[in-house]
Amino acid sequence: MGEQVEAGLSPAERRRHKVRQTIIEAAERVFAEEGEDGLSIRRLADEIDYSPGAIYKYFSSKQELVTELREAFFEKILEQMKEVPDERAPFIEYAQSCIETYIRTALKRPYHYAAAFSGSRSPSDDAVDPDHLSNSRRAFEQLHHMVAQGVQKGVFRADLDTYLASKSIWAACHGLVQLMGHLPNLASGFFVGPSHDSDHLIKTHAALMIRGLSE
Amino acid sequence: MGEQVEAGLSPAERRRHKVRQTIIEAAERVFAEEGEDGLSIRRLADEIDYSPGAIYKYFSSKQELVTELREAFFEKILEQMKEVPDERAPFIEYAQSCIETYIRTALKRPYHYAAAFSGSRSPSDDAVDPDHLSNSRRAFEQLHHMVAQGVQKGVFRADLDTYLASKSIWAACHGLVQLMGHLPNLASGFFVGPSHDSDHLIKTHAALMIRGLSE
DNA sequence: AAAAGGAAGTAAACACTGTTTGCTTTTTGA
DNA sequence: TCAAAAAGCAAACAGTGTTTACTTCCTTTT
Repeated sequence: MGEQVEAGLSPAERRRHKVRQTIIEAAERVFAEEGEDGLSIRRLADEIDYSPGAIYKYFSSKQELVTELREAFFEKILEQMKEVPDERAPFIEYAQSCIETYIRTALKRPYHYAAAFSGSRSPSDDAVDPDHLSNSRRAFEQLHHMVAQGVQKGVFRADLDTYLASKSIWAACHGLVQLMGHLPNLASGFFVGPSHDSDHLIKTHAALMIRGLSE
Repeated sequence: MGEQVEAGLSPAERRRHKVRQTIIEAAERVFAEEGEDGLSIRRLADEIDYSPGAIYKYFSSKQELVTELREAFFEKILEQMKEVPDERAPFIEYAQSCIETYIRTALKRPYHYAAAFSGSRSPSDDAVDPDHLSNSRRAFEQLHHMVAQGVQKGVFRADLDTYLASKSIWAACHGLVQLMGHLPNLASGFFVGPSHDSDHLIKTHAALMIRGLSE
């Protein structure tokens, strides 16, 4: 899914789209393993048997390419989060899996996730076109929806500023992903004290936040 | 404080130390404003009227230089956190200001803070010499101390795994710093929805976590 | 004091990076 | 078929961190 765009296009457009896709796929492969540092235009060009300059016929900059990878990934996070809604399950469980899903999915591609919050993000990135929110923002909205629902159901405190609280939750998730992400740096050995398995850490982290929001 | 090292050193050593300090100060100036990207060896050399190569007589790599800036900064965070302990005040207030101090101090130098959790951090950075914990780790220990105290005083839940909980708290602080840091990217416009002033956000964030830990 | 040794500093090069330019080839549409 | 446009390439530009070979200066030893 995702590519039913190919209908009614001229052969030229289809070819162009195909090459673009080839670039993205190669970039994805390298980026997922080695991040932005490992992904150089020359290496990418080499991998797809093109010249470095050719890539600039498809992407105006390396940044644009990375942005595309990142946004595609956040779309996946968003999808995963939307598959959660067990409306019949107790709300707490729903909230728990909502948060856990965000963290777990983000952790599957640490470099993609990191790209959303580092590097040069032009401030006007979303501002120019408020209707077309970036997927990373949509993911936040999804989180906010969960919080608002909790308040409405009387599970969370009624006096909560739902947006403010969502920012806290988001920040907390964000922090955990960053610290747990098995990037070369923070990696395994970063946390001090006895090591805990990821699963346990994620679960208690989510539970702690939910408890913080609850009545 | 900090530089009473200069006693009993040969003139040569004193001169060397002085140049090293000059480099660090210039680096600090640039790095605080423009981060790792803005800090280039050539620019740094230019600023102190040395040749680029000369810097490598004092630092084996740019990474080492940045690490030194970062560690110096975490020492400051640590100091700030140690000035907090109003043991007579209610524990909740102590905990609140402990967390707030960490976040506020970190936010004063977003680039320094970010340097601790990005870039190439060799895994063996601390592992080789467990006695000499890096300042960033000491800051974590300080946080853990606070949590353990809370449990001991019966304010926090008795069944808490204090290390596990500290990791959560740390991650949550970390995330907020990252998202609030006025780096060019995430900056002002990153958060969605109505904008909240930093102070409010920090306060509620800390309160939410404390509430999550409490009985 | 003079010679030997080592550290400090430099200019130039190396091996990279993202990006732009000018040119050639290929493909397209009239 | 032929002109225009798009695709691709080699080479260059401007920048990066880092290393090398060399000089210059200071320090230590004789």
